[in-house]
Amino acid sequence: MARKYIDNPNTCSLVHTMNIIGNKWKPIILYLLSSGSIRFGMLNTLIPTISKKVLTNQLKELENDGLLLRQSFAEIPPRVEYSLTEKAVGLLPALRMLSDWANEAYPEMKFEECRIVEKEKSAYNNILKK
Amino acid sequence: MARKYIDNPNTCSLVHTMNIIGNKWKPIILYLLSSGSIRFGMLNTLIPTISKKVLTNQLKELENDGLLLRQSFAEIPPRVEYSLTEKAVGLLPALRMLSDWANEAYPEMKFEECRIVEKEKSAYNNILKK
DNA sequence: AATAGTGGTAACTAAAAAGTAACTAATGGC
DNA sequence: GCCATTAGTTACTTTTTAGTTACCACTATT
Repeated sequence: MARKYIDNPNTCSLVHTMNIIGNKWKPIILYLLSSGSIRFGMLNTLIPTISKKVLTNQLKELENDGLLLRQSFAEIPPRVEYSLTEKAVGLLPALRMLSDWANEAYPEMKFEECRIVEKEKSAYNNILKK
Repeated sequence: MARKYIDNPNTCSLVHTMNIIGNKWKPIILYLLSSGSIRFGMLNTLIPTISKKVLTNQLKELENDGLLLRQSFAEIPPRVEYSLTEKAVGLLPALRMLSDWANEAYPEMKFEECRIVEKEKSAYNNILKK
């Protein structure tokens, strides 16, 4: 007999959600994509501390879980754009609540270490303008 | 200069939230405790697949992050009860949204594998009755 | 005198995740 | 002919996380 988690009616689906997005990078990726599609290389620039290998991996997993759409253009050099699916868009309000919670619960942090260098900043602004 | 994450105003606090609760066990622990305080051994029974060491560890981290209150009673055999802090209670609505999202986004799953053996079930019911 | 019950800890091993550096294919431009 | 560009992949190492087993302290019960 399968012994998994207690069947508190919501625990199990919560576990599932955490399996899908509960790690270091995925919420960031989803949040960045919430303002439109972004290319692979640009994601790599926007998240300067992630390695290509891990980024590739996270994107693949998100795609497999139905949260990302991967569009590959037959160009040289190659172009691949990632965007959110409807499923992922439905997740954004919950992610927003989680970040609001952190702001409220840890006001002393102010998350001031989250500055970025100008290179990434202007790259990101270009994304938004597009 | 610190290179961290893009300063999309919410990305950073979201990262912080995920650092605190974004793993396999913590959301389960928080959800179980949402109906009242529970003893260490009972948590271990309610989450049959966690090891004592990992449970201890998760509880400590949650306590350090201000989400759990640990009450140790001077009895023999020892009794230690864990309960949610206000901070943690403020997180519950967001967790609820995450689990609702999974139910909607993956209706085909129905999370039917989440049955538990009778032993844990009755233990959990006793908790709820208390 | 031995055992059960509770909430752990310590030492060790195994597995998973992440990081690093070099490499690739195809084409356009110099 | 050579370099740059993009979106990866491969092989390898390091770090992090999780799991296992044995053990402890203290008392009541058998």
